[in-house]
Amino acid sequence: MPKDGTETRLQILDAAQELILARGFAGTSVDDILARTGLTKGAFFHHFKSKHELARALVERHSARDLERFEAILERAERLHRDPVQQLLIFFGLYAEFLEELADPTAGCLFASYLYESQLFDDSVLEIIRSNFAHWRKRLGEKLRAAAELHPPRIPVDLDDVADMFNAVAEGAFVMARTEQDPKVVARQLRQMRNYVELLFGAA
Amino acid sequence: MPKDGTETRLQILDAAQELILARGFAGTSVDDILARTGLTKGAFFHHFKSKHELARALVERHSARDLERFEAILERAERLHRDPVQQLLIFFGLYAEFLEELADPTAGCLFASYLYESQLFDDSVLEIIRSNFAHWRKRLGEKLRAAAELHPPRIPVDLDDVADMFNAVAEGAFVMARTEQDPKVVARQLRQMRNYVELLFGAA
DNA sequence: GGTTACATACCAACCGGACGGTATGGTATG
DNA sequence: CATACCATACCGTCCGGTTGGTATGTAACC
Repeated sequence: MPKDGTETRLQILDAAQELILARGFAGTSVDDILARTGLTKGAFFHHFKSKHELARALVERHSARDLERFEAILERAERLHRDPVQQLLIFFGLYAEFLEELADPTAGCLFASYLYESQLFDDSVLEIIRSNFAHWRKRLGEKLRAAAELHPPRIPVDLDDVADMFNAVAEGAFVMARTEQDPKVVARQLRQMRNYVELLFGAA
Repeated sequence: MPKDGTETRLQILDAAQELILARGFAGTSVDDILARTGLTKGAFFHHFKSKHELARALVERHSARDLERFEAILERAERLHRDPVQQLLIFFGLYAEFLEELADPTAGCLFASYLYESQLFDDSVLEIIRSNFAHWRKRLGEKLRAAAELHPPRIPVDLDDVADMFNAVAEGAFVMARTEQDPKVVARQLRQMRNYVELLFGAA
């Protein structure tokens, strides 16, 4: 039993995230997290100097993972086809696959959870979420503009809005998935998003 | 000055909804609501026998209003055109208009707020939300099937999923609108949804 | 031996809720 | 039409439990 605390810290983060996605941040007490991990107050406040610092650590981790996954999947899609439209369609498909595998009944986005309690968090936390959405908008926007040059859209659209729509659909699908037990709702909705882009650039 | 309590009850409901949309249900204390209304504990627990009964009253009101608005807008769209596809497009447009006028910076959906704290509520509350989504799916699904008969979709799709997509986009757009101050994000995203249906049935 | 990683014990503030009290207006009875 | 009675609307205080957070102790590793 080495005195490496990283494992304990990870336990706290994982338990906290699961609980927060089910009850919200304010609805999750430090004691709740401790009860689930079997740890004590001392352990918690050793790793996080306050409950709000835990919140920041969680959203930072979530954002880092999300951006890493985004880039990985987008690069994979870029390797699989040369045409930017096809790259987008493949990207949506791969992302839907990922979310389908996940299949977590408590699935949900930590960002959305925070945003519906946004008044509880300071701006630095919300800024992380903001820049995450901005990253998606920027990268997908670039790809959409490349697509539009080769295949003019059948309808005049704001491509940044189309880029934003991916996250909008995903976030909304997460919300709806919570009413049923079925987490596949998310993948099905992303497939609709795929259809939209396919129709928009007239690939069909 | 009659001793009619309905006004007080309304004050509590309005203040509670506003606070809950900003801080979540668990993050909003009864005292918070009271401070905003200038009322006292006695008044609150006279009108609601518990904090959870307030939650139920709020979601019931929200659902009733939503369904009423849905039917009103859909009927208006049906009167404005004979073709079911055009009716859908007009419906989306009218709904986007409504949300644009609203333009509330604290805008958000109470359903989503609850669903991200779903473990705090009993099933009867969640059932209200579930049946609300089901209503949309059913009514828009009917309309989409009528549209598909006259104008076969360019791509094979599950029309119930397309119906669900409206709420998914709206819910997701609400989430994203919270990161910026701009509440027009919702209307812009609904316009994308409109485009999808337009392209799907090949009206363009 | 000093730093790291926790456990234990404890606290002040806040939480939802209970409860007794009061003011007001409608109603039934004479 | 005056009085007695009661239900409704609301006030303000109190309570037990829970909250996030702290102070202190201790055992293990470097």
